[in-house]
Amino acid sequence: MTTAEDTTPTADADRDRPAGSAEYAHTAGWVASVLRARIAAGDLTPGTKLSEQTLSTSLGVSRNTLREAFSALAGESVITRIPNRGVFVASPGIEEVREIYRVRRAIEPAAVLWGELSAEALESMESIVQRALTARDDGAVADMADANQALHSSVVDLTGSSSLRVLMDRVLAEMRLVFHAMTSAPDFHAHFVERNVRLVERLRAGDRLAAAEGLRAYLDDAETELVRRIST
Amino acid sequence: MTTAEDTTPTADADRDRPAGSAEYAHTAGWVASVLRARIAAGDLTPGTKLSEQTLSTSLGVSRNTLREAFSALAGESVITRIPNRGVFVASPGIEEVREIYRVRRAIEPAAVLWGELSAEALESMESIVQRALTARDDGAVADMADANQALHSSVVDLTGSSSLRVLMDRVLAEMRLVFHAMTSAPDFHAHFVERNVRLVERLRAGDRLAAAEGLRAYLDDAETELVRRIST
DNA sequence: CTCACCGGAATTGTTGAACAATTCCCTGCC
DNA sequence: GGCAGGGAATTGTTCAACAATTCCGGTGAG
Repeated sequence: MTTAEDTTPTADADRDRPAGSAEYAHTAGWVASVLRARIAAGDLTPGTKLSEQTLSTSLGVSRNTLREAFSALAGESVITRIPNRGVFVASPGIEEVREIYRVRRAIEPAAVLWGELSAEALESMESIVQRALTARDDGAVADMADANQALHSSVVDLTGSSSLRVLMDRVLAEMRLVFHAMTSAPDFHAHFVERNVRLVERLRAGDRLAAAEGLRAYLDDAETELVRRIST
Repeated sequence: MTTAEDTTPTADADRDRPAGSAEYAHTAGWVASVLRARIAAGDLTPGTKLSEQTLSTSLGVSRNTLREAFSALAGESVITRIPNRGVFVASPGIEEVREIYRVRRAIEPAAVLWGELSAEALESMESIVQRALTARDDGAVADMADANQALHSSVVDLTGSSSLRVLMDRVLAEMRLVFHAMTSAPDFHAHFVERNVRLVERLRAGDRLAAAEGLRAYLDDAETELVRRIST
């Protein structure tokens, strides 16, 4: 089992804690954001154990404060808590992937079909698609993945709902965990850039029902593709 | 400002804490569930301050453990945390109500349109509608409200997604807070029982698009009605 | 050699006390 | 009545301790 201290053998205590003492409030929130970022960046890979002792000294906070941060992160299902065993970076399996796509197949087409489709939103989406296209042609895999996720985020934003945005962010974070858990996630997104283009085209044309149905088919295919890659 | 201790002047320490010492694990989780239940039951009304000192002694847990529970509840937006001021039972206003209906207008029609509509699910929904009807005729307002909420929960369940179920439960809990904040929530649900009947009828008939659109109109009306009641 | 068992060491779960920083609230002054 | 000042209460955070549990290495039996 991997442990967090493996990646940082030397303790980097107090790494840029918010200001000397003025930004006093909410250390726990700061800790949670740091851990969230490290996990999202792949610095902490799925399954890694987060030892209370090690992390608290490494971050320069007390064990109690760290536990408070853990409580918040557990609610976001970013980490998994096993009683008396400790907390681990969540490592999503096939069932989690299916759940991810259940959520996406519900809220993304709903946003496409019923969201408020302003001109700015449409232009923003078109520029994002363009970014994905150039990234693909340049072979910039990470940029392409980012652009793809950004597109689907802005799709959900069509609903205007912050809660759905939060849920989508959580889901995309979990997706990133899935990719981190795979030994290599090469060109998963490449197959889907074209379909994103078509999605935006249909939206531009005002054919929202076709856009929604196409998006559902897109998500179906992405799910089976991802499940296939995990299973093998 | 109301405070929690007003409702329980005499400290009821250790009120049915899970077993003598065997169910040791997860005191914080237990505390969170207790608070969640008390808030949902209207025992703790919106705006009530939750004092750390009072609550920790009243529940027989340490202040640190209580804070851990607070972290979890804040993530569910059941409580509001104001730095250096304390935590309060969330008191949703108009903007929160609008957000609630943004979420519902997205995920409920999506479930109706694209969810897996099994025979059992349909029968369950029909029995729930029946329950709401008899409750309305008996003047059992609380039962009717419960049945209505149960119906919409089972609508979301058509997606098969636990995350969406959790989100819906959170939203309905917030709705209950809205009602608790109103001096009296008399027959808000009565207007909508008929429309629930029609919703299920359309589902039974297999006309999912009409069901989805009807549900969206339903939610629009419910939102404006609720906003109107709050504003006055 | 494998495996079950056992005891110490490490880790988690939880508590209580302490202290700085902030906010609350009451009092006295104009 | 309004306003400044100054304890008192409350929050934010840390530290040290302890029970309960799990982990880990060795030991002995088969």
